[in-house]
Amino acid sequence: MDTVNQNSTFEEKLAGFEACCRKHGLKLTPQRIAIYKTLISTDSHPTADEVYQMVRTEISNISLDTVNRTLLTLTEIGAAFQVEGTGQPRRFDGGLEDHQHFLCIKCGKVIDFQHDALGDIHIPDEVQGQFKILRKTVYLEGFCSVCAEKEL
Amino acid sequence: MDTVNQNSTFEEKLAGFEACCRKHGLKLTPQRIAIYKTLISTDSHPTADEVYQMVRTEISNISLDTVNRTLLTLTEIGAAFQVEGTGQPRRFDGGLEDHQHFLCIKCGKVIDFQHDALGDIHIPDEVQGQFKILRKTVYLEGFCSVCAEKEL
DNA sequence: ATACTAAATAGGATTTACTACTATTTGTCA
DNA sequence: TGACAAATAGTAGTAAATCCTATTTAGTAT
Repeated sequence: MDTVNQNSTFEEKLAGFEACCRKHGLKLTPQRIAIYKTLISTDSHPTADEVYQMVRTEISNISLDTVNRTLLTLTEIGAAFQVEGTGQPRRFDGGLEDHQHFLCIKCGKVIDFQHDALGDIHIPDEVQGQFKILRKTVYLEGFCSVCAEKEL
Repeated sequence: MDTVNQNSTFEEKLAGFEACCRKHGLKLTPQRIAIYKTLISTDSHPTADEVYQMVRTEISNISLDTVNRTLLTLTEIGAAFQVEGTGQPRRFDGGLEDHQHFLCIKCGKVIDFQHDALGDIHIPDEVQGQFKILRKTVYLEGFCSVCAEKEL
């Protein structure tokens, strides 16, 4: 996993983010920085619109499209990620044989894979007690073989 | 895990589905059955619109809204589920400390939880080779404490 | 069989999330 | 400091999901 930085202060994160942008040849615009700051300042899981509302207090005329675009860029460079279970048209599954899902973040394709060992994951008691769990799975995200080639 | 039925024939699944509907006091409408049949007849992960197109060959004047509604009812009774990584507005996460997500399928709230043991999940080589994995996590779905009470 | 009632549906309108487009602005680097 | 590619604002457009209402229908009682 290659998230920008964990267990670091706000300033360290910011510095890490700026380095990450430069590494990917991305410009350090005030909008980009404001959006990143907003995102790491909350422990909720905001939608693009929610981020938009928050950032507007700082940059009043920022556009929603910029927020959307920027959030996607952040996920692409690993400075943020999308919460699984959200995004794009809903896809359904007949829930047949036990399997896990891999989502290609480029083309959106969902690929099943199966591995018995993943089937029985132990969920800690404090979590068990807190929620009524209907489904547990291991979930992978990345590039499928087709999209991985295009990335090079 | 309480999916309707795994490792069973088409007819068994259908019978199980009908029983499941009755159990939940749901009527067995032709639309509902057709949608369920369609869903378990494919190993892709269709969107509501894709299911709609397929079911239309059987019930030509079915409405998209019905398909949507029905697919959601199916997930509520455990006869199907939504593929994680899809659905509703995208939510973002600053990706700070390592954590897992629990999604309440009722209110849509995403709750973080943390358990070290879940951190390092072994992904089999045949999967590793097939994709470029950027993120792996254990993902839970169900009812949060608030919604679980309302369900009773 | 027949009639009744709550549940479900069709069809269309509306809302919401996201993306596309274009003119303008702004970081970055020579 | 000037040039240029990248990024942005603003707005228009598209796609997905939901809402609304009149009508139909499955399940049950008679």
